[in-house]
Amino acid sequence: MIKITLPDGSVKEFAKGSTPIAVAKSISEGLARNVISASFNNKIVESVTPLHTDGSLTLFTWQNNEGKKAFWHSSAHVLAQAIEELYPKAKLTIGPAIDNGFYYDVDFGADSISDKDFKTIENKMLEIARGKHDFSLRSVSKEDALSFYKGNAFKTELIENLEDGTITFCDHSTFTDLCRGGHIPNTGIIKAVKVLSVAGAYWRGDEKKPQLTRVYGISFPKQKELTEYLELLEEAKKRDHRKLGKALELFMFSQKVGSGLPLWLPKGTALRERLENFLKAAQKKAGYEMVMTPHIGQKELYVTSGHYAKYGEDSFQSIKTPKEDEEFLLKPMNCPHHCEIYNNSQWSYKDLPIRYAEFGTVYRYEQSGELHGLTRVRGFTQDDAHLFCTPDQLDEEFKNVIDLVLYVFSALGFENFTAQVSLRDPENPDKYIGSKENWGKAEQAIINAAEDKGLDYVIETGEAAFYGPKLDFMVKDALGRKWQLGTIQVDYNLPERFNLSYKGSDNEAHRPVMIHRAPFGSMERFIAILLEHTGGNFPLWLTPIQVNVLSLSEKYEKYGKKVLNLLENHEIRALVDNRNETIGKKIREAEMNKSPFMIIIGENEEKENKISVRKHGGEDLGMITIDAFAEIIQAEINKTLKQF
RNA sequence: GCCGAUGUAGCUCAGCUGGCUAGAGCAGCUGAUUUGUAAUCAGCAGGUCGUGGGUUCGAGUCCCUCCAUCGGCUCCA
Repeated sequence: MIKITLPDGSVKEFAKGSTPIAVAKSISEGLARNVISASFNNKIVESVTPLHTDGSLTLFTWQNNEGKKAFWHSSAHVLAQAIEELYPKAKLTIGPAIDNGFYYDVDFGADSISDKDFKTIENKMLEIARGKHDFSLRSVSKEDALSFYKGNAFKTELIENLEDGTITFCDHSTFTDLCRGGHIPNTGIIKAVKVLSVAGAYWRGDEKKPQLTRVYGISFPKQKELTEYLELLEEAKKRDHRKLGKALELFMFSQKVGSGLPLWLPKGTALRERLENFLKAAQKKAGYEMVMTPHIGQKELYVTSGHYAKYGEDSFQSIKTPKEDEEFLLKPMNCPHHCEIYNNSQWSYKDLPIRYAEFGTVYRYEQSGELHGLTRVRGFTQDDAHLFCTPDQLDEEFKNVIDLVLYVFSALGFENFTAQVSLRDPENPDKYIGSKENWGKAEQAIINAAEDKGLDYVIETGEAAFYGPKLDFMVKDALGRKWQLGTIQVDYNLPERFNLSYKGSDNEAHRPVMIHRAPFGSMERFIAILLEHTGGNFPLWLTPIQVNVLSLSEKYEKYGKKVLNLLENHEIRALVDNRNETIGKKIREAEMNKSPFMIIIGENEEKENKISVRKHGGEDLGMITIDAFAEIIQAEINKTLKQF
C-alpha cells in the first residue's frame, strides 16, 4: 500500500499500480471524469508505484497546461503509431506537444504526404485511440535501445546522447517510442483528432541537416471541443491584418512592384502619419532631435559597421554606378548614417546624451519564404533613434527609453506583451563582435533597467544581435505567433568601429556608448499587429475616420455639410455619406468599415439643429448637440491618449 | 532558400472524374425609389481562368517551368 497526500490535504492509502483516475475517484466521482493525468511530487506518472510512497498528488485536468501537454504528447504517440502502420518505411524522429496541439517529425524517405492523406491518418488515429490502450513507461539499457532503433539514424543519435540507465521507452498497443514519459492513462480519452498541416522541418533545426516532414495535429477529449477550436481558428483568421488591411483600404501589394514591398493607400498613410506624429511629440519632450539620411550608402559604410561581413552580399540590394569600382547598397539600417552625423561635430561630456531620431526606410533582401504580409517585408520604415551617451549615463538613458516604449504601448492598448532580454549564446562566441567585457557590461545594464522598471521579463540566451544584447517587446498576432515590436539595444561596437568620441572632464577623448531603439519596431509590423489586436477598431485618436455622417435622404445634403463643418471645427475627422441609399445600408457599411461613431441626420435633427449618434456596435446615444458630441469624443480620446 | 498547399470578374467564391457561348453574390454603371438605426427594386456592363510551354480532336480542369500568395522550417541587423 502507498500513502498519498490528496489535493484536499487528506492522506489515504492506495494499492500499488492504482491509476490516477482510481485515486481521483476515491475523492469524488465527478472529479474523476475530468482527470486526464496526474503527477506525484511534480512528476507526471501513469500509475502509482512504490516510488510515490508518501507522495503528494496533483491532478491534471483538461483545464490546466500540464494536463494538455500530457494529452497532446500522448496524441503524438498515437499519430506516430498511425504513421508507422500506414507508411511502414517511414522513420520516426521526435514528436512533442506544443502550445496548441502537437507534431511529429518523420522521415518519409522517397514517399511524401500532403493534405489529401490527412483523413486516412486521422481515421487510423481514432481507431487506435478507441482501443483504450494503456500507456506504460519502462527502463531500457542503452544497448537494447540502440538495437531496437537499428536503421533509424535519428533515434540512434538521440540515444547516443543519453546516459545509460536514464533511457525509457513508452509502450501502448503494439507501438513503442523512445520517451521521457508524461502521459495520460490510456488512448481511450482521445476522442477527437485533426491533422492540421504538414511542413518541412530540418533535423535538429539545422538547415544543413536532412529535412524531415513535420506533421502537425491537435486532439481533444470531446468532439465538441475540436469543433470549437476550429471555429476559433476561423475567427482568428478574420482578424488577419492582410485581410483587414485590404478591407479597410490601408495598404496593398502589387506583383508588378515586387513581393515584400507594401504600397500604402491614402487611409493607411493617414494612420501611419498620425502614429509618427504621436511618437515625434513624445520624442521631442524626451530630448530627441530628428535627422534625415539618404536611402543608399556606399558599400564601404556597411563594411565598416561590420554588417556586410555578418549578413553577406545576398542580404543586400546593390546599386552599381557608371563608375567602375563604385558600389552603393540600399540602406539596410540607419545606425551607420547616424554615427557619421555624430562624427560631424566634436562633443564634450556636457553635450551628451545626443539623441538622433529618424523614420528611416530600410531595405533587406529577406528570403522569399520568410515574407509575411506587413510583418516581414523587404522595404520598411523603422521608428529608429540612436542615443550616444557616456558609460555613466547608460543606465538612466536605458530606463528612459523603457518609459517611452511603455508609454507607446499603453496609448495603443497593448497590454499582453512580453519583455524579452536577449543575451548572447555563450556556446557560440564567434557569432558576436566586441569585447567580452563590454558584452558583460551591456547585458548587466539591460537586466538592471528591466528590474528597476519592474518589467515582467524573460531571458533568452542566443537571441542577441551580433553587436549587442537587447530588450525586446514581443506581442502575439491573431494566430498566436510571436513578433518583436519595440526594441532597445546596447551597442559598444559601432562607436568603436566608427571611432566615435567625446571629450571628458579629464580633457581626454572617451568612447561613447550607443543605444539603438525603436518603440514601434517598424511602422509596417506595428500597424499589422495593431490591426490584429483591435480587429480594425483602432483607438479613437488614431482611426482614419472617426465619424460617418449618414443622411436619411439626399434632401439633407445641406445640413450634412453644416454638420461636417462643425465637426471639423472640433478637429473631428468625419465624412458625409449622402448617397441615395437606405439608412440601413449606410449603417451596415459604416459598421463594416469599423466606423467608431455614426451620426444620423434627417428631418428631426435638422429642425432641432442636433445630431443622432450611434456607436460602433449599435449603442444609441440619442439626439444631442454637436458640442455635447465633441465632448464625448474628447473624453474617449483622453482615456487612452495621455501626454508623455 | 527548403517542405506542403493555393492562384477563376475590383472583392468573396462556384465550376464533379477534360466536352456547347466560364457562373453567382457584393462592388460598379443606368433607371425607379427619397428612405429613421446592419443589405430597396430592376436592367446593364465586367474574365486571354497567375505566366510561359506541353499532352489531347478538345484544357479553367491533366503534366512541366516560372511568378505570386498561404501554412511551416531556416533566417530576422
